[in-house]
Amino acid sequence: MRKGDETRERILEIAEMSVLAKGFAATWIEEIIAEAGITKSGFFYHFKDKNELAHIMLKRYVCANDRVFDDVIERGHQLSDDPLQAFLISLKLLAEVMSDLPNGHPGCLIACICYQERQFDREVLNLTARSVEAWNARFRAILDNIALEHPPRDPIDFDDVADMLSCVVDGSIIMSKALNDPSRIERQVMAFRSFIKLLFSSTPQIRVPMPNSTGARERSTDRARAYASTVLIKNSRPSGSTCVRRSW
Amino acid sequence: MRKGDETRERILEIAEMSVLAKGFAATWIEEIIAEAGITKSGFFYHFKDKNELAHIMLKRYVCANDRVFDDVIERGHQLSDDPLQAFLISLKLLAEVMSDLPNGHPGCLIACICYQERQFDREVLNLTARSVEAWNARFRAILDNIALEHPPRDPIDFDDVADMLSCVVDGSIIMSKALNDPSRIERQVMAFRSFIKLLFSSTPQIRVPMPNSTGARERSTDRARAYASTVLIKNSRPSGSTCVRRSW
DNA sequence: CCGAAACCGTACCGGCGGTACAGTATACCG
DNA sequence: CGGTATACTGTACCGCCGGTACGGTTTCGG
Repeated sequence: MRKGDETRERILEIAEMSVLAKGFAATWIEEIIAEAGITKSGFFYHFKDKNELAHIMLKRYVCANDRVFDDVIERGHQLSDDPLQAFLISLKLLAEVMSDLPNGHPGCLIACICYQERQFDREVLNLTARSVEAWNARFRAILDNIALEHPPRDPIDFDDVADMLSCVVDGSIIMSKALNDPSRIERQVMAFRSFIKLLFSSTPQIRVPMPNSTGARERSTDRARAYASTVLIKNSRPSGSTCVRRSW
Repeated sequence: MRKGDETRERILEIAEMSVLAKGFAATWIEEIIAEAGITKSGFFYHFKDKNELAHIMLKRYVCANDRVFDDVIERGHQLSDDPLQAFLISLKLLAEVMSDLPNGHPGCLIACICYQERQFDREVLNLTARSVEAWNARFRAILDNIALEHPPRDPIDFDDVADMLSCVVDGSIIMSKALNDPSRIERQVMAFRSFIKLLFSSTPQIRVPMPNSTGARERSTDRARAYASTVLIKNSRPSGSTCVRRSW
């Protein structure tokens, strides 16, 4: 029963990469099985049809994402007792994780499915909706916690601020794909972090602006990245579940 | 030559809606021609193949988006001489336009293409990249203009702030599709507006927060919407070009 | 040694993309 | 009035891929 799971996992990984790069309809089963080194019969032994493949693929993706959030948020809380500081740390860690991928971020399966929604059944679409809601609620709870100690500087609805993180990440993944520049994701998460900082910081920190900095974008986070990666990996789950791979 | 253009436009509109709802590969030509009331020969008379359809569709989309931005930014400048206020007005108008669609926002073609990139040729992908870059540069220029009169309260790179608008819009479109809630787009653009306000406002406006507002989201913009729509439409192009339909 | 799990091989159908090409209706233009 | 370009229609066909069916084979644990 172990060898079957391994093949299954290999199929899912190949299929997900293909779906994120070409779309669901354009992902041919024949291509998947060629890359996985199995036959068509082998494929249909594991998945009764393409729709079941999509369903299991999505579940796997959501699971992986949840674990990444668990890790990042947990590490934030370990490194600071202040809820604001903890969240800011978590966001930095998230930014690192998101851009710590060799060939750029492959894409968000939820977004991918949303742009091909008429190809999927209700079950799949409901799972995407419930996943997004769960993540939003999670961020919302964090913001509520922060507000108990740090009054916000703008009467904005926290639901919208919570939603914004998902939006920024999904949007930046698209931009990173469109411009072939993986660093956009990290930069956007950090921009959202600035928003959180501005929203909750009590001391107005008016620093020296950079009015005409048109020039090249510079990587300012190399040291921080090395640090954060160490911190994050240190406490991540031992191994076993291949579920923790990336987020979004 | 006029009747041909009309048919062509009808095909493009149907195809775009289908692509945004099902993806490119799953958009069958037979379905398009059935809905357009023509034959397969008629389709291939206008477009030599599916790839050419994609290319022209994308050009049309980018053109429509540019016009929406032109309108919104122009109206902002007409309504205030202060660059910050003008941009805040433009953002509010943009929020209105984005959510002023009967069946929710159909989706962003750029994002849709990015999630099916391996289906398209270099020409199409280059056009998406150049479009995104142009929009980012446009927002960046606006921010530079604002900073001349309003020093920012955080040393964040303006390129990232400019990128953020595109990211928030694209991300919120996905969320609106995933949750079947068109209002998310408007709310997210307004959240970005709050960020801009916080970033550039000189007088720290610490208002009464709403610490535990867990309850239902309320529509606070009905009056403003009616106003903004009027303002926007008033100065929009007379007609002719069916290009101005929606943004993103 | 038996039986379940995990495949392989082959054959086949149907749907869709795309090509080819001949024919037709309409409008404008000289 | 005739001709020519535009804007299609109609039919026929190929090839590829998704999906089904079903029988055979290997591997491995008990």
